[in-house]
Amino acid sequence: MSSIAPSLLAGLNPEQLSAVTLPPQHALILAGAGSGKTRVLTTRIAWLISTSQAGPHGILAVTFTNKAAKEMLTRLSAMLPLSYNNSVRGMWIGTFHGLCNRLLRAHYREAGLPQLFQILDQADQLSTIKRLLKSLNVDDEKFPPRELQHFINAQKEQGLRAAAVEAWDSFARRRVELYDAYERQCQREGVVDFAELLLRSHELLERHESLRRHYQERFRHILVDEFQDTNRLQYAWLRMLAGNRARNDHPPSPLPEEGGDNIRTPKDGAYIFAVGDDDQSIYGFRGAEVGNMRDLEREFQVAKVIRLEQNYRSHGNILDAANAIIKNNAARLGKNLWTEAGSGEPIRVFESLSDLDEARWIVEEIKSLSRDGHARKEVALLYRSNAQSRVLEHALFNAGLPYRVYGGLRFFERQEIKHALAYLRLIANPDDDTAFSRVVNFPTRGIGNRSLEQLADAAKTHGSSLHAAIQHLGGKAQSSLSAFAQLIVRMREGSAGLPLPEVVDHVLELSGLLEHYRNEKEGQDRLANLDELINAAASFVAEEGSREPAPDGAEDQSDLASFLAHAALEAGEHQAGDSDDAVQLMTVHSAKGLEFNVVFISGLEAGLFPHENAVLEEKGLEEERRLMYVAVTRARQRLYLSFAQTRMLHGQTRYNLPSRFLDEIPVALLKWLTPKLSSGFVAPPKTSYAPAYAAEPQRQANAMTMRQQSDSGLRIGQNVMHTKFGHGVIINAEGAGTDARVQVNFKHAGMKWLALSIAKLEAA
DNA sequence: CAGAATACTTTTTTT
DNA sequence: AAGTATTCTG
Repeated sequence: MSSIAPSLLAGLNPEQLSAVTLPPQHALILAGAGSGKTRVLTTRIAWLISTSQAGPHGILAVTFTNKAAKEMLTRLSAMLPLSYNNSVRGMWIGTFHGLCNRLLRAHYREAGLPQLFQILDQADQLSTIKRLLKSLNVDDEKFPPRELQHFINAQKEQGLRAAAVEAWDSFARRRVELYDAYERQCQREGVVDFAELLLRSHELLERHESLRRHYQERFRHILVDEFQDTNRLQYAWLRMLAGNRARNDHPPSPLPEEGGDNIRTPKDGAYIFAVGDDDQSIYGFRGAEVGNMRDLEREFQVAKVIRLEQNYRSHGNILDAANAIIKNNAARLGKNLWTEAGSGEPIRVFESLSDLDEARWIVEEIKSLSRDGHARKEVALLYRSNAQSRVLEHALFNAGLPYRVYGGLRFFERQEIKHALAYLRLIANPDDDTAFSRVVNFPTRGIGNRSLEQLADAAKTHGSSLHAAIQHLGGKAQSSLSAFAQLIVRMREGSAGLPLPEVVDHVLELSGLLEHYRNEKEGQDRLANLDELINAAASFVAEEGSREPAPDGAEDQSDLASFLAHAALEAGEHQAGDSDDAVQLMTVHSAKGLEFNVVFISGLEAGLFPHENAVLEEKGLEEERRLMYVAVTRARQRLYLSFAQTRMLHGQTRYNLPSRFLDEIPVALLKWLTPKLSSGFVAPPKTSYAPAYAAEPQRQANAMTMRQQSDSGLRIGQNVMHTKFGHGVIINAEGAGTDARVQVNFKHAGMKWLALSIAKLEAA
């Protein structure tokens, strides 16, 4: 062991130490929340390098977010002595999508892509699908674009090309045809969606033995963070890179070779070091497979799963609550967090009349925390869905408290930025129809629907891109569209040889975007954002432009192309800088991996958290519970849980009951800031913003009305029977008296709103 | 053809 | 409620 190694290992607990210093073999680390997972991962890499078991060149590390990748790089640079710092560059560290992009850029020819292929984000993909359906005259009632998008992505994540998808009825066959048509259109445009990045690079390695060999020999150690959130395709991708001669004998697709006994030994590939927590798997809805953990253990013959259960983050009460909640999940690998810290403060629970009250109370509480010396940036407001942030923001804004919202509309997703990027994309690749359609008439330049329809027809008959179809037109359409094509040419020529920020500047001016927003009333913010785009380009060139060494055998790619890829892959949390002390607002999903001294989990109401759409499936509830587990374990010292009786959602007031997750926490750990009400009956409409306890008599009175009104004693959560719809469960209710309506989720008939005065509902 | 007015959805989570 | 899509009007 080299001399620097011991200091690296100082302060690790026995389990962490054994994980970090595990001799070369496949490993699965079951790492609970706050158990030092990132530390183990980075230290493992540093240890491998400093003990000369691997060169930086031989390391491949996959993280879940770009932020995590950056964090890992920073920590590694600090851990390794200076002489190694340059070599940090030799490592491949990034997200699956980022790494696949890198691979495809390097070997675009073998992958069958144009050198400057563009990446479609979710929204781009959807508009591409809409455009496709239109051009094929497909009834989008029968094939809703969103569903088709979901279908296509799901197939890709199974490793299935259109030709490999089985279809039994005419509907399914048509859907597969559309999948195929979509794929051909993307290929023609030279664009790839997110799932395609993964599938394409998997196929690249699968089909090109020399490339596969090359990377298999290069990467000796593959480290995977957040392994519980990998999907089947990502798993297959890892397995491909990990390498195994036996694998070559297997037929290529479909990806998951279920139940096979193909055991992976590392003698001709990499060692996999996967770190994950099945209790924190919260992306099942988009294809993440917790089962990958068990599969890894079996297929790679992981000798011993190492468990990291000592938590260094939260006080005991918080941890106990988290453990109690997650215990209700059946499918677990099993793990129990413990801490040496004391039990700390009780968990505070607050009930309010309305979402407005809840927000105001949170603001007051934050103010008092501030007075007690808590930094605002150490306070996080978590919520289940983005729509909930508005009320909170409003209250914070009115109180003059600085805050920062994560997620929501990201920088690169703003309309003006997307417009600007579309022009840049057209410079790189004029056949990108998505970009073309977006800005062909923005700012308006007299190209109307008529012309565009003609153009789309021409493109269809010639099987070409929209841009290429211009020459086949005649008359007015041709002249105005040619002028647009000329504009693109002028942009490209004008920006040749310029540094990236100047290219952006040039394009903004020439496109007329600046002009347009200067004349628009509310255009100031947009102009500022466009200005910020130039800055983003500048800092991108400064930071990333030269940092990434050309991958093996790669051609140089232009700054423009990498900037565009960056924009698509890293939707752009626009960092407001750590310096400003702002309250942090985010969804529970985006809070994963973060920690705060004080955490508020708001909107803990049935239907909201757990979300009503998720409760329909059994697996859904378990995922919601894991989400709750993640939320709770974000807190170091103090945790607040709050819920409101009424909440404005999608333009209508809803009456919600407290979340079941509240009941799953032992009462001894809780401290109610408001009197605990015996909830159960549907709350009536409220107009007052008085504190909850003041409303208690009214609440009871109304509960009575409700009870009298339907003397069968209907309440939320109640199983009911309807003469026509059969069995169901009441999941929501509103109104009172003759207006009272309940929302019932019927086993077979689905979700229905029923007026109690009309519908014949019986308790079942 | 452009911009305004109106109608109509959409509402979970996101690399 | 807020955003998107469609229709209307000049």
